[in-house]
Amino acid sequence: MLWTKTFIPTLKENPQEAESISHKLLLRAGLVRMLFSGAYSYLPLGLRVLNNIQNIVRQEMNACGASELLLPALQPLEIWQRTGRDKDIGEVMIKFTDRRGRKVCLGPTHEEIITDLVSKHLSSYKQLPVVLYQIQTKFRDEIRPRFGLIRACEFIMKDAYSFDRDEAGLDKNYQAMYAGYKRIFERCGLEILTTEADSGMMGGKVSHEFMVPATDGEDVVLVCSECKFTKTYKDGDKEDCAKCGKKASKVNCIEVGHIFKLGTKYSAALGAQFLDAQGKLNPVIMGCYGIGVSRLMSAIIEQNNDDSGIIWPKEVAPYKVIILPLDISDSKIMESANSIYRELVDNGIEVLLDDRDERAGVKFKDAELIGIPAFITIGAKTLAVNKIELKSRKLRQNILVERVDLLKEIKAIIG
RNA sequence: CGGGGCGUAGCUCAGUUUGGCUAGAGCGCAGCGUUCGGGACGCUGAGGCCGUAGGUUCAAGUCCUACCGCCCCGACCA
Repeated sequence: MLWTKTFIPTLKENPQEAESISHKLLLRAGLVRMLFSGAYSYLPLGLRVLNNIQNIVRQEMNACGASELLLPALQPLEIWQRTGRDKDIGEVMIKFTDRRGRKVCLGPTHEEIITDLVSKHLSSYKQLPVVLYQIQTKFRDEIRPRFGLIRACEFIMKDAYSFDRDEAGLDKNYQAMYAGYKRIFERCGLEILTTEADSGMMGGKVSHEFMVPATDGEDVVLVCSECKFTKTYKDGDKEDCAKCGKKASKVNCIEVGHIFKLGTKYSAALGAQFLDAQGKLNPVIMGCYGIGVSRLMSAIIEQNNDDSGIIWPKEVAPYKVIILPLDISDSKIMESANSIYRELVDNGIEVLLDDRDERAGVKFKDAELIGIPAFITIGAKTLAVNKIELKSRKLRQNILVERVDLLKEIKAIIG
């Protein structure tokens, strides 16, 4: 992609509307723009990151044996009344009346919808287990949207649901998801803490949260100094370890994932039952597994930045390489830039060519701000010695390489 | 919803305390020239319903009232 052909509105200064690090960098690097508090447009660069995150999520969900589907965001309120959750969720649910007078809401989550769907096609234990997931926009009229994408009223979530014939099956799926989640966050370049957590309005008895330690995180996790046991911190809880009683320390975190053993809360309420081998009718046993996909983008930025901007982990980077021709009026420089560009494209490497008529400093600053993992700088200096200058955004190290070795050296940086 | 902060050019801000004549700067943008490996320099220029609506006053960006919007703290959550 050529810089002049896409839309990357970078900002030199921190916008007044942002306070947290990820919010500032999201705006400065031209990844998103706010429409109103809690609703954001994803610009080309931001969407590329989002797509990369979604691809990782898809690969790992598929590896867990889950199948992707897509449920409606538009939902009849009636289905929520059947589980009583219209009351639990209350004002957070965005509700309105359609032209037929039907009460409708925009889905804040999808347990009711998926359970209703599955209940209509479930009759035998032979159909179980089954795990379904989707990546979809959720709508929540949050009391206070915050920190840009971290708490938005419209956000993208991956939600998965497991259906089992017994507790043992649920345990197995739960463990598989737990492991899958760890791989997802690792591939996203994140250090995470996992904690035992309250199930809240989701119901069920067991739940775990996946927390990204970050100074701007709105949650607090207690980490035991001795046994490393972790627990979501709630006001009033003692500040020592629930397991060994030793002193625990507080760590600010962003919650990026939460998995629940739901049991039969939804299947019982919505009649999702099956006949077991003895011919007995049982409610299906469920689990649900969420990841805040758009929130993940913020969390990744929170953990991967420096004074100059974002440092994208390689798998989520919007482009893997940026080529910086320092003088676009110099035909030799542009020839070199274009030939490298073509070679990278031909090798399937996502590359951005900064073909703007800007001074070197501007290009360096923007390249660092938007956080592309590998820079190739092309100027008269390097051309004269017949070498290519390659820089790692993360290590902030320049190396001069032979043109024939370029591809190999780039792969060493971007994996 | 309660508490705090903010709202002036595309962006970041000064000016509001103590009302006064034609509303400013830097960056960005357009043109010309000089530059050209770390956000260059000079000159010229375009760009404002000072968040909105009322009010006070001879006079309001500045004072008063209401409303709107954004940010931060609290209840909520991926």
